[in-house]
Amino acid sequence: MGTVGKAISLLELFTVDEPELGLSELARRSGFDKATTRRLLMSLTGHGFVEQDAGTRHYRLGAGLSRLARIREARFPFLQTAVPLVRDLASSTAETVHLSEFGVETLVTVHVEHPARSNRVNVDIGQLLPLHSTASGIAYLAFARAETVRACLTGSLNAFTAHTLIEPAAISRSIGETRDRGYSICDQGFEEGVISVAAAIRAADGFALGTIAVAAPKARTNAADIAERGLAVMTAAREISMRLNGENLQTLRRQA
Amino acid sequence: MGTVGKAISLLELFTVDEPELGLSELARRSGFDKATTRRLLMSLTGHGFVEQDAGTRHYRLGAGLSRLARIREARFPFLQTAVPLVRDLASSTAETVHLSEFGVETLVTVHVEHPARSNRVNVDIGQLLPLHSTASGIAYLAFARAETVRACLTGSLNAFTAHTLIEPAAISRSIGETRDRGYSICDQGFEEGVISVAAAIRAADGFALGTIAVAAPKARTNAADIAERGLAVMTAAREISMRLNGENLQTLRRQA
DNA sequence: GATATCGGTTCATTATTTGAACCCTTATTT
DNA sequence: AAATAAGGGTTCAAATAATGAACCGATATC
Repeated sequence: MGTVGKAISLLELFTVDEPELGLSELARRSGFDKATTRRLLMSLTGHGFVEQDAGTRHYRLGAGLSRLARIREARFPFLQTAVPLVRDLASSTAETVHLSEFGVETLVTVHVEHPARSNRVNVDIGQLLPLHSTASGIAYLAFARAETVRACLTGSLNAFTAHTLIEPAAISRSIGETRDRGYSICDQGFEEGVISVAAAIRAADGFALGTIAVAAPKARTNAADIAERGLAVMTAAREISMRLNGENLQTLRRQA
Repeated sequence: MGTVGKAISLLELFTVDEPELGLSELARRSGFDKATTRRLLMSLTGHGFVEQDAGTRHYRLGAGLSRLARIREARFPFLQTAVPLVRDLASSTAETVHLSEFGVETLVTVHVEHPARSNRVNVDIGQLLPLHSTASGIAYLAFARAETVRACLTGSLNAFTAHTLIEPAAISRSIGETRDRGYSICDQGFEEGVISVAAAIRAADGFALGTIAVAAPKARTNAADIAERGLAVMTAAREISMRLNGENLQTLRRQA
């Protein structure tokens, strides 16, 4: 791995649950020498990608990242566009709604709304979603480039629960159903006791660029809930896609 | 400069005005060799910090940045907290309101609301604000650590207009007045014909971490407007500070 | 008071980065 | 239609930057 990759992989050690880490901890988790880790951190702090707490000396993600992310948002207003619809969906379903964008080979969670109830599905911002075993992943694959689907199906397919589909044929079938239905259903494929529905948010070329999903405890979810939420995520995804692409439904026809 | 710094400085070439750049352009502006530039870009794309347009082959900032910025926001909800108040202030003043956070040695603009009128002050997201010659900068310095103020006053002080204060004594006086008054006033110190007021947003330790400012064409701004906006930014800044620090006004006392 | 952990630093060794020259393709010019 | 220029991308010997074991001082633990 190049030096740049190492620096970035340091950044990726920070999570919502552990947003501040010490030098030794970072060195341990990254596997880099302490001196190396520190030098990388110094480079990153010098450009505002990392900040150091004056008191604890721990490191955290810095303002420079916010700055660049805002510049990106200004050109490609994914969050700005989608978050209001995520909120609406969260309040109408009273379940966890999460928004993902396709990043490097997988979906990354960029926004989450949790319902104000104790028994709920928790999803963290920044969480990575496997393509083959989540509602979001299947919804994404249903409108992804053929090569992306192939890469996913030929890769190693982890079984996260006893219900996870890991045979390429089964996943393929699920993708096909999703394409016909307009939304995906994932019944405990990623986490025991959780059932989710998701729909793809599509770019002007018709290919998926992200997803919106509703995740709920299976215990309180019946078939009618699923159908209702499925239509709701589909509608929301379509609305987001249209707003992103200048209200033009025509451009959402799949090409190639 | 280390390799990591070079990679980051490539990222910093992207702006709101030019969010997509080609390889040669990036090499030219960064001063790096084309091969070097490309290798850095490949490292960055590999981690989702940069994306390449399949058609034009141009590069743009990637989803990985959004992801990390959101993780940062989850721990330190600066934008989430401040943006609603920025909106309120924008609608009540009908002038440009911008929010900045202190990054590497200077303030970076992280959010802007523009009024729906043609003659207005334009501020871009990502824009860097010099400390000595903007309302935001002075407001920040009024509640910054002594070393930060010293570093600013002993550095090179650019005169952006004929009105820019560049004598350390004059700037010091302006900082003192701001501290007493609660908000700063900058009369064409950064741009001809623009007058701004700003107030510092403060961390739990009492030191400034960012600012909120109103910028307007001087032609339509009188003394009463300034006083009114001054109070408004001050109120907004105080409210943001309190929300960030758990509603606890006491913790905002300056210490050390 | 001995031991462990942490943040941080040093410097000879090692591995990565570098860039001039190159290829290929796509306009633009003559 | 040939020639020229500009863009994206690649190669490999030479130059430079990254590396990590050992070390320091401080703080916390036993």
